[in-house]
Amino acid sequence: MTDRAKIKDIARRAGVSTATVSRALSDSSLVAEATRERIRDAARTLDYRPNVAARNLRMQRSMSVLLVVRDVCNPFYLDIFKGVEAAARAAGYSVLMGNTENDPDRAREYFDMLRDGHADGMILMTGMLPQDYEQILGGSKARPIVVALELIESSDLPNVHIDNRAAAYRAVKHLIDLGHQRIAHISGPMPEFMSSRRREGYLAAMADAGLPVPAAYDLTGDYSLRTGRELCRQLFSYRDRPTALFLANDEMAFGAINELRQLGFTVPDDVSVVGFDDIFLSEAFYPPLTTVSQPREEIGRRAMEMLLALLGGNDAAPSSVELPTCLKVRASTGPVPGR
Amino acid sequence: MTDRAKIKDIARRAGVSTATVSRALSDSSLVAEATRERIRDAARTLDYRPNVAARNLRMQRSMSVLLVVRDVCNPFYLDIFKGVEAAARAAGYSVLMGNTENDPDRAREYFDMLRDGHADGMILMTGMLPQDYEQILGGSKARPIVVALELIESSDLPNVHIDNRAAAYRAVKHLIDLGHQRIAHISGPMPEFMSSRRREGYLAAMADAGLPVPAAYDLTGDYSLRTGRELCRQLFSYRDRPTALFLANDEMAFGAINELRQLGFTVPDDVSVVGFDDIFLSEAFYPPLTTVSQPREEIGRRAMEMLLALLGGNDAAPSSVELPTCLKVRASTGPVPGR
DNA sequence: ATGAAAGCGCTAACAG
DNA sequence: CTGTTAGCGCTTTCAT
Repeated sequence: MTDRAKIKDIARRAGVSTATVSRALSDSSLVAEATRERIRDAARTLDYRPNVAARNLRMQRSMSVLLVVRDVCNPFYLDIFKGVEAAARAAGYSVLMGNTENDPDRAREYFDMLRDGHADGMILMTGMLPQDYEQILGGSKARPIVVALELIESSDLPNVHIDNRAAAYRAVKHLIDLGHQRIAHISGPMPEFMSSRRREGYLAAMADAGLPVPAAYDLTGDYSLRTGRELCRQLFSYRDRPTALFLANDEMAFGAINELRQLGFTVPDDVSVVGFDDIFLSEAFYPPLTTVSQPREEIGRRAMEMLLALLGGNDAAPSSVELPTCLKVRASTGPVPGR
Repeated sequence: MTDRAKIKDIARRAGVSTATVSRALSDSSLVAEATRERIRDAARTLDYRPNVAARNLRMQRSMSVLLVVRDVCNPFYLDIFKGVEAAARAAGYSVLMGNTENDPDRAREYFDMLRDGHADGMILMTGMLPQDYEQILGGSKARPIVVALELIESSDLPNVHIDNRAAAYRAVKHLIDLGHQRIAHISGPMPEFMSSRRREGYLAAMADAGLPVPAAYDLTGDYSLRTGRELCRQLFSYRDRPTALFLANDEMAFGAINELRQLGFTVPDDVSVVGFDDIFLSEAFYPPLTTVSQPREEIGRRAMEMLLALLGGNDAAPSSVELPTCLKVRASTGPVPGR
């Protein structure tokens, strides 16, 4: 860790030039088998490890990628981390964590890191481009950037995502099929892509079933436990209470269920609740949450694989991947009361 | 992102040498104000960003640190990530994610990355040293490594942790104070530091209260929901059922509560349950879980700060920090039934 | 199949 | 205050 043997040392020890060492160590075919063995031995006994800074400078690449999320504390990302990390590792890349906390300035820092050569590519899960990058990235292909989970409307960056609208539709349809007619929705933060799509799915399902959506049933939250609770309380202070709730994520669903319990309602006997994401503990929760499950680890893996393809100059790589979701029907939904 | 202005370009444009540019850009005091301005302008108009690979090579440091955990998918780490990331960012460092999946070989890879110069330091939350590093790191101070959460017995590496034993003692004491006498424990994987300490706390509290711990009450799990469920089921198949459970982490506690519900027991009326960690959702769970809360974000922050001190050659830095925990008494614990 | 030499882009003596 | 110069450790022409 301190004295680091360098390529020169090996060269001397093996009685060859540094060039040959470099070639031998990278399995170049133009090194005699005998020499190669000698060099390997020398490297082993000197416990040689190539200096990555030097290699990076010379090769003009860093072998790291940036994984940028809105909020590292969101448990939703865990499996995605895993998928990304696994795919990256398999290809010899390291993963740098980026956390924007929804701050565009912080997002810009990560784009700058890309320019600095700090990372070779980036997986973006923030749904936004910093102002000054919008034009730069807007129309161009082959930027080493993959967007995951979200979609950035102003760009045609390669992306991997799910059909939020269809999945939400399906979730609401499930409630409708159970006989529910008064179904309320609490969405994510509102001018955002993911929240909008999920809400669209809700509205479409309601419309297709000929069910009304009073303004009071169409609420805007922010994916937090807190708004799940508060908006649920608000919802149940009206005369025309809903019999079912569709929340744009599980965390809000947990908040809502908590609040309902506090208000004296039973889930699902009095009120059915559907979430979205199927995060850790959604199944262990009481009652086990009916929710939309998405292949998070695969989203991570695919995103990283697309990025690797981009970095490898593979143009044949698909520029947009849509992964399937699955409605997990569990115990938080049931038939409409009084039927 | 493609054409990258270099220091030479600025030098030419500002009519100075590259050395002066370098100095000006790093706010060296020995540059005339006028020159500095000229250089700054040039850098701005050329949209210059220093190449980190070159800088790293020259400076022999990478400005990144490695954060190595047992399992990225564990929600427990989330706030720690945040603390580490924030402290690192504040100091201009990036954080590389390392995931060992409890595999010593993978752990070794990360140690190698340190030698490679891939990272300048490392925060280790795996509780183990790869075989071949044990001697190397064993006795030495001032290695750029900080151990968090765990303690590595064979070394005196700087560390930040909590008093697992005392916290567990306190949790079990809480149950005893409620009148419970038949208290069982499900520990984490067993020859491990953290699990052992928590179990010791349990055993000590029981011993101090003169309560017996039949072998059947002293179970070994693995921190997973699944073992929480299974061992709980096993526990309640005995004649002498416990009236309270102390689980070594929240996840197992959730599993146990689930199982109890399935077996027809009510928490806390029939059985009280205490967890450990106070992870995301422990409060939103039903019933809200009584558990030991540890300052996770601070653990991350402190660990990073210690690492920065080490990297800065600050010998005055404390080599061991113990952070306080807090027993959160919530609704999963209550008086012993029939009292 | 191997070696000599150039150079990736930057910083830091050293010399003025 | 500023310029010249010498590398950091590696890979890769270009010769041989």
